[in-house]
Amino acid sequence: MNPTIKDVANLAGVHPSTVSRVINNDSRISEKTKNKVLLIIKKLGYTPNAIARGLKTKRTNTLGMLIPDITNPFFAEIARGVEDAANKNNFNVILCNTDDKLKKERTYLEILRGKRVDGLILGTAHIRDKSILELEKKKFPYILVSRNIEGLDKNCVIVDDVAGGIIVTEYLIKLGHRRIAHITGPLKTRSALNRLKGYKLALKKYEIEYRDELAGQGDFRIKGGYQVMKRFLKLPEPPTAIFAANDLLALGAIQVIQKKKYHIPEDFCIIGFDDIRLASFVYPPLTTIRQPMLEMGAIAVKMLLKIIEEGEFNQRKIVLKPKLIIRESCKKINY
Amino acid sequence: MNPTIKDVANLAGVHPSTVSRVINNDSRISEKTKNKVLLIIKKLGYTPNAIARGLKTKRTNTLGMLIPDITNPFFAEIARGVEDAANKNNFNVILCNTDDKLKKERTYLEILRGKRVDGLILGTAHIRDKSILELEKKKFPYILVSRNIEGLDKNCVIVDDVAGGIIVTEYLIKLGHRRIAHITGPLKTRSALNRLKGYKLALKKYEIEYRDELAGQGDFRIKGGYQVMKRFLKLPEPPTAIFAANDLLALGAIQVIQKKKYHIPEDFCIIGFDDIRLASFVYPPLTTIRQPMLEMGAIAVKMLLKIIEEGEFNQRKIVLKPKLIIRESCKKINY
DNA sequence: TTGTAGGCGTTATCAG
DNA sequence: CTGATAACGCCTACAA
Repeated sequence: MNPTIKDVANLAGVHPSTVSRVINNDSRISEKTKNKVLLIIKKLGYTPNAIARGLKTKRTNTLGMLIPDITNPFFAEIARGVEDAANKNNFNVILCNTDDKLKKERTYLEILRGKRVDGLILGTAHIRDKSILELEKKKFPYILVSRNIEGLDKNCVIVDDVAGGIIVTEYLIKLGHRRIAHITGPLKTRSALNRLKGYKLALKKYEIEYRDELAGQGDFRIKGGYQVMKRFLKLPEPPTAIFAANDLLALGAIQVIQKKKYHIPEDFCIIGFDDIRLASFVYPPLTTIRQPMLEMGAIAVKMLLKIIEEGEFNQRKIVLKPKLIIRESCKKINY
Repeated sequence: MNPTIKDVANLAGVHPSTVSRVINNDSRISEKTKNKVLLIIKKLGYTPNAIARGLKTKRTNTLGMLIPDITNPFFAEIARGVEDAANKNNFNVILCNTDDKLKKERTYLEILRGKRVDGLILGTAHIRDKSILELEKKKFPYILVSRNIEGLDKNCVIVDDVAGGIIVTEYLIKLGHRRIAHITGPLKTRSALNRLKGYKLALKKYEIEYRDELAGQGDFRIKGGYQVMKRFLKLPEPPTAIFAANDLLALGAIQVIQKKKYHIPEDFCIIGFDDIRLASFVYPPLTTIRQPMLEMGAIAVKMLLKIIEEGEFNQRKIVLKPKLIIRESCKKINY
């Protein structure tokens, strides 16, 4: 059995409330009793019961974090950024993998609400209007990472996906490509939609016709990239370059290409998005758009704590700049 | 303010304890009042306060998980296995990155104890004798994953690292290699020590002398592999094959090798350990030892729950078989 | 089948 | 500077 504040009080010959005060560093308390109590605490190996404390104070110092899948290096980096920042501020984080399934998201939200987490980091896809609106109505602290919602210009930290899409596409165009394909993410996510939007805008700018058969919907995972690329290869006129909406999709595409004995960048050029750590280790090293994942996680927590601790419920929408990292998966094309 | 059990009781015209009973599915309760209460609960959007409940029941239905770094794909997979299994059993998990730092480990342990988690998944390095002994003494439920402790043959799930080391080394020997180097993990970890042990055993079996200059200590991360490999390359007689104690180390080694314009597997053969998902996407696709990470996480949780829910404090030591996955980073050597 | 009462371990408020 | 007391929201004998 764990010792309680009472045990400490008894042994120290003081009242429990006094012990509570030394634990919480109350100023008005004599050095003498303080030391006495501290000694007993150490001797007993006493640790305050955070559950009891939480019941009283209505704070748990824990955050909930919903992401699709911790196994996705993009979210693992974000999670690390989140956890580090939380830890530095005396918070813990509960990890929840939603697989972007609406039902799992809802269940987790319900459980976390029951556990009275102080705030939520949301990196999952479906969470939209309804759930967010509810959080808003209840004034429940939350921040979206790498996700934003149509018509909600606050409480989120993202990179400029449209700009990212433009940068990539424009880069490929300038290398001489005209048949540029795009493997999108799930089109229920805003980031996928925005990268697609950037892609289309760039095409338009250079007066290249957008073609439906050159845009295939993936799932932000290796498998999706594999499947979509397979379809591209079967086209009467396959693309010469592929813009994958994230690095994992790019890896899937690369896998098919190499399986069919084609070469990158000679036969196909390919660009990813995210710059996961392993992007530089695949073959060929992947040209991609860098997102500062660790930083995004840290910023999100900082904003969340502002809400929690200072009640500033409306945080700005933070939009970070994407950056093209040129490696070896693209080359100039010759006609 | 969240509604409480009292609010529900008042509106339903019953006593709080009755509400508590319907929440907890107490058998002896009339369908009628049950439905009445359920209706109000729904109407109010009432969620039981897990904190208050935990204070009373001394159960939190949350686990603590200590790992070095969620950004390491090996641990991300384990974490996913853990979280999935936990979730299926109505548990949540608090994520803690220790960076294998003793101090961080201690602090987390202390915090988690304060938060009264029901059990601990330990995948971090330092945790040894003292901390474990304390957990043992307090009968605090824990399971070690991918870590085991000298002289503690229980409560852990690992792969047979010695066997893994032997398999790798023997494979290289049979390909004709004689100068086989080993990039170890941090030698404070048992898994690193055991893989090294396997390496030495295999050398001995084939009467190849073990040479100190062909074994360098890494850190289980890319950087370590990079640094150690750099040293290997400067040797008067460099190795022809490298056994890296994990895939990340292998990636670091590959990076140096390619930077110096050498080729794999022509100039150097290389083998990793873990089979992280991206091992098949690096160039060349990495031959490695597969560890069933997801499964290990799931097994660990299963064992932990046995301890928590059935009090069977001493779980067996589970040793999984390692498996060599042959890809393209090795070839026969010709003299 | 339902109500009553007490307590889980803290902290906050009021006295002293 | 310290003690007493009540309350946080729920569960669980025990009583009815």
